[in-house]
Amino acid sequence: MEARHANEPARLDRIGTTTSNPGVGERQRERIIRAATVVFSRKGYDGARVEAIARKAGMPKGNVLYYFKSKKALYRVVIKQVLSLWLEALGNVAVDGNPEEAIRQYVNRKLALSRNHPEASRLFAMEVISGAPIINDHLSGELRRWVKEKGRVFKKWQEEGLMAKIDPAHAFFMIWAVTQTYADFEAQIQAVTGAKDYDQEIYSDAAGEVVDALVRGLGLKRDQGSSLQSA
Amino acid sequence: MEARHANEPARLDRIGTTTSNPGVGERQRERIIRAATVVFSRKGYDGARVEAIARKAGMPKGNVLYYFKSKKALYRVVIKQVLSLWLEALGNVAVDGNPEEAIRQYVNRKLALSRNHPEASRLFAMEVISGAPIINDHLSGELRRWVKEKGRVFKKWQEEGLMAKIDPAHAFFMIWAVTQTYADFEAQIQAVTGAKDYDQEIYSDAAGEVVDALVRGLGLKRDQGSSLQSA
DNA sequence: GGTAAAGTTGACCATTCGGTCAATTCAGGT
DNA sequence: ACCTGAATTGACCGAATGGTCAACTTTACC
Repeated sequence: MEARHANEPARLDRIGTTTSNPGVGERQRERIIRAATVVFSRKGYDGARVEAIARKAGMPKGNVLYYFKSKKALYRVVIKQVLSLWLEALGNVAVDGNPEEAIRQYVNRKLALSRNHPEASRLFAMEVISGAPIINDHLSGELRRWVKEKGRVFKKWQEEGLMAKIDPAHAFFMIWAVTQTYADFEAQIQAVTGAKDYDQEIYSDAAGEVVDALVRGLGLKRDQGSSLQSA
Repeated sequence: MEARHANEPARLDRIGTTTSNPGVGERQRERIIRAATVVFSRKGYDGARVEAIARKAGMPKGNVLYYFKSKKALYRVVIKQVLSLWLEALGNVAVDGNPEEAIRQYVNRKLALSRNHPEASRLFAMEVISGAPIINDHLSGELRRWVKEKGRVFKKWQEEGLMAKIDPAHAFFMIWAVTQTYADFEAQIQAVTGAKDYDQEIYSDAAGEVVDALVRGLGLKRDQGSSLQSA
């Protein structure tokens, strides 16, 4: 009855005890995190109830508090995971190669993220709308640096006439806004379109016309000059 | 001590008693609504505390419950007001005249709304992210009809080659996403840009470059044909 | 200035919440 | 079979929450 409440995800000690054991409580931990992501994303931090999370995870409340020493600690773990997902998919906006294809890929990746992890997107949105009390440091640190760096690429493209002259930061805001809207405002889009199968209908439309519109809006053109070496 | 808890805003009985009295408790009502909008927009319905609303409105909790019979009733009034603001500014996308100017105006109006009522925008976003439990009917009723109607205008423009072939509904989703992002994700944009004066710096950039990018993205062109009569 | 309704206030109540805990069960190692 | 620590569970606690209420003050009208 010790060594609990590590607050950090993986506990990779005791890797292979007898069988190919994925970690007894590790699975529980992940179930809790998954359930918590959903509940937090719908209710926000204050509105979420520990018992609601426990119920969704299929265990009594006490068990949740056994794996995470407090609601706040659980929230931090959950949101940190969501944030890393965000920054991960943010990943690489290919510096070389043609701008249009680079952005097209990036937008599609962001769109896929909204499609595959809508709760994560909504949780992130909730945090930011609430004033980003937890992740503010990440935003004004890591994310800000990332935008500055990738912004330089945009600037270069703009000087070469391959992209419309738009503040790079705002270009990202546009891309993020449009791609995330399909997760965050799902309820609205569902209501307005009356789509029977949201995932199918909506995202295929978005991946087609909307990506085109974004690319067009950012004035991206194929780099017809130095695109000689390809795979 | 009667006739209270009407739950509906204006009480225009007793119009002019002695002086040009704007209604004794009417002002209190509005102060509460204003305070509630802020608190709800940051915390969501479940996360908001009646006492927090009362404090922000500068009165004891009991007084808030005197004007609104319950937290839920207050929430309904607040969100109904926000919704009417939304639909109002949605107003008119001018059918005739040139498409570019029409959309440019609409986008600017939406942008101004985000600028002047960021809390309202955030509250709306919170509701939708939470699954729109209260306003779902409005979305799939009034709003859906509005989109359908205005969508026909887009279709016409598209047939005349004045607008890119994009599902009209998605065109609106794009516009809404981009314009509202400046209110909803203020914390993120503030953190990333490090703007000293958010209102000044950010919105003037948005009103310039971003509106252009949207118009470009939607492939809007001036109606050079039938633009003969102007003011 | 008297009065009756409107408005204000803090004390109070029942419920719910986050968190603790002791008791119990489960799993692996010997 | 036995032991030890991990995991599970429901009962429980203090604090906070939405809501009520009775007492009090203010306002408008005669």
